[in-house]
Amino acid sequence: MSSTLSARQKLVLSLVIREYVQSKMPVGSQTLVDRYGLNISSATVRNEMAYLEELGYLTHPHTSAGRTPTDRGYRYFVERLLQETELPAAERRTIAHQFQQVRRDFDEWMPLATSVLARTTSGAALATAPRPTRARYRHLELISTQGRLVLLVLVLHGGAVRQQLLTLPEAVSQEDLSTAATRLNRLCAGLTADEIEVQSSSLPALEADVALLIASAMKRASSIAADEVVHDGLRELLQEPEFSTGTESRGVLRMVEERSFLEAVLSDTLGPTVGSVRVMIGGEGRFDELQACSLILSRYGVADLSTGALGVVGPTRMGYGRAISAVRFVAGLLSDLVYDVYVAGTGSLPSTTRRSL
Amino acid sequence: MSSTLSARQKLVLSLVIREYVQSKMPVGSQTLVDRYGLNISSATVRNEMAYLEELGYLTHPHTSAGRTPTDRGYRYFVERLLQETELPAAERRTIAHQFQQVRRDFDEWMPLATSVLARTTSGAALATAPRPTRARYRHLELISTQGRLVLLVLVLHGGAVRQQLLTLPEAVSQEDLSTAATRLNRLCAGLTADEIEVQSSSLPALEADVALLIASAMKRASSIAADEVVHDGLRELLQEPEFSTGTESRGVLRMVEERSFLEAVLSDTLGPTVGSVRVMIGGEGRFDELQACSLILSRYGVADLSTGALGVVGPTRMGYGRAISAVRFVAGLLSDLVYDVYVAGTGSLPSTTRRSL
DNA sequence: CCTTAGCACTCCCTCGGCTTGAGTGCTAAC
DNA sequence: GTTAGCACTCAAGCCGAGGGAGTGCTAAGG
Repeated sequence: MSSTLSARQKLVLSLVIREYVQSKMPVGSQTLVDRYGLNISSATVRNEMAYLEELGYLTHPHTSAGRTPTDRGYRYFVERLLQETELPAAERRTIAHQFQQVRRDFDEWMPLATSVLARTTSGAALATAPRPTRARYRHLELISTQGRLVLLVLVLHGGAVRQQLLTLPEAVSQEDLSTAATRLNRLCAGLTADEIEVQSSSLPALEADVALLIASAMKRASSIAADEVVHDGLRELLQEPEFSTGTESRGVLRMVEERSFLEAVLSDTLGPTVGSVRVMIGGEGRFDELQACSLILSRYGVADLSTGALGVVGPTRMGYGRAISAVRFVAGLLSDLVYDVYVAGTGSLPSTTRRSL
Repeated sequence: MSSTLSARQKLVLSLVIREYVQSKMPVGSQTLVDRYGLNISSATVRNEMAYLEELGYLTHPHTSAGRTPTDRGYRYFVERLLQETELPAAERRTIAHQFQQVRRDFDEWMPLATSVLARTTSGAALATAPRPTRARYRHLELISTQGRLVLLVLVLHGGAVRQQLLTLPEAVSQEDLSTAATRLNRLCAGLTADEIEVQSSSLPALEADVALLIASAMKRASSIAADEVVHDGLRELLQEPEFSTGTESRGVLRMVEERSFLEAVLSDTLGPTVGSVRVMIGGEGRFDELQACSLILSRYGVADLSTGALGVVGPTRMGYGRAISAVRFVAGLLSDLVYDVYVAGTGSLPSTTRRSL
């Protein structure tokens, strides 16, 4: 079967999707003609629909019902029929402004990103904090808490912070701790976990112990499991009729609550590349629990240095154009923020390398 | 009306609740007699039920249906009929052991707590990270990122860390930054936000700026809004039939996603006291969106130093006894952990002040 | 006075049958 | 290739009857 569609077939597919997305109901041939003022008869539309159904782009729940798009239909639509758009300029400005406001507050980046995505797409949004591809040591602080208990605060390149407790075999004064920290800071600056492990063998007892602890903390820092996952807009998403039964909501909730599952989904659809937006429709056969929903995902950050992922979760029946634009735009803004922290001082950057606006 | 119930009335109320909790269906007089081998006739039970209904402890959906407890009935049950229990010893041991395992990893405390609560109660669990009642300065680190951009890492008493970016009017070397940090560390150790603000006026430009920034960051640190909220078990909870319609799930999701709402709920039911478990049933008339669910909440931590909140969310028809025990036990374990970090060195503590096991 | 057997009554739930109407697929004419 | 016309299909909504769980009441018995 030649899978190239005529212009009219493409039009019909597009319109079915558009209509279905906003009406949530199977769309019939007559409604399509009426609602969009087509110059062809409903019978013709029916013929085209039948053909599209043969190709697997449409289906209908029962004989006397209208058509609904299949996952395959959505995929065709997203890949070939969707003209790339951007969010309206006014909206972009507002959003960019909001990001500008929280530029200095790490803690606000993720909540803002998810909140913006949830609001502009009326779906759920989730984001993982940026994490270093290969964590590099920046700074260590050892703080005596009391007795033999020491608080270890480790700062990585890019601003990630890890804290851990450490019980020493015997009490050590804050002074000695500071000295040890200073020495490690000099020695380990810029190193990776593996390199620090190597170094550790040539260090005195206390420092060696700390170094090993640091190395293991750094290894964990590069795994998503250690990272916060932020989400917003679940309320709205789970209100949608397709998630009413509970079974359908399981997949979404699992992504939000079970980090390993989210990690699996992300690594499945999203390479390490920053910038391109990926679309997963109806679980793509690989994730049964996500059958009812589509994901619009993107990596953000600075490649090879620090990246995170973010995206929108909606019902398969969702406004793909807008969602894709929104995800791309927000990912760009976040990338700029990460870039600022990682690479450049403010203002000293040639504007071409920046993505936003 | 004398609201003191006879022993038999109390028994009937208890049994209705017990039966309803596990069958999810209105319970009739006959079933009650059969299932629990009562030595009285169903007619007598009916009379008692009618009386309990008059007092507002029971209701029935329609004339020919069995009885269901009202919120008021649950409240009476929880306050007067529920004999205080503990989780089985074996279970307590397992849980305590798990907490022992993650003692040193701050990042694991909350996920473990919510996961344990969700699993032992088959409801949803949520927890807020411990935050200082009145944040006290512990340590500051200023790290030059590049150009005029500086990463500020602030460690508070109890191990909380705040990070922030800072754009200086002009570039400053790492050395000068370190000197400034050292000076501030000496000057501000143990101070509160307000005290630091006072100090700042007598400092040179750079340090004064940083001090003010620190003070504002510390103020934010004491508000829940800045803190992470962890949850687990939403999957299971939203599977329950009473949350199928979507409207009922809104309240729960709002608590999870909207910090201000959670804060409102917590401050409504939970004083600053650590240790006592509070129960909110069906929103208690103050939170319409929580009508379908009950919360078992507790503060944990060390009073006046650092506390957080945690709890279980279930349908009003939930196993209160077990949930209350679980929340109390987990709160105790978390309190111990916080106590370790805040107050005591490991092992140096008289065992009577410890709560766990 | 409390308890209980007996009984009429209520009302939800389920099921089959009926109707309605949206929408299809096919055919034949343009 | 397009379209009008038409028979056909099938979910959804609307009855009405039957079943059954469970109640409230009454009157008898301790």
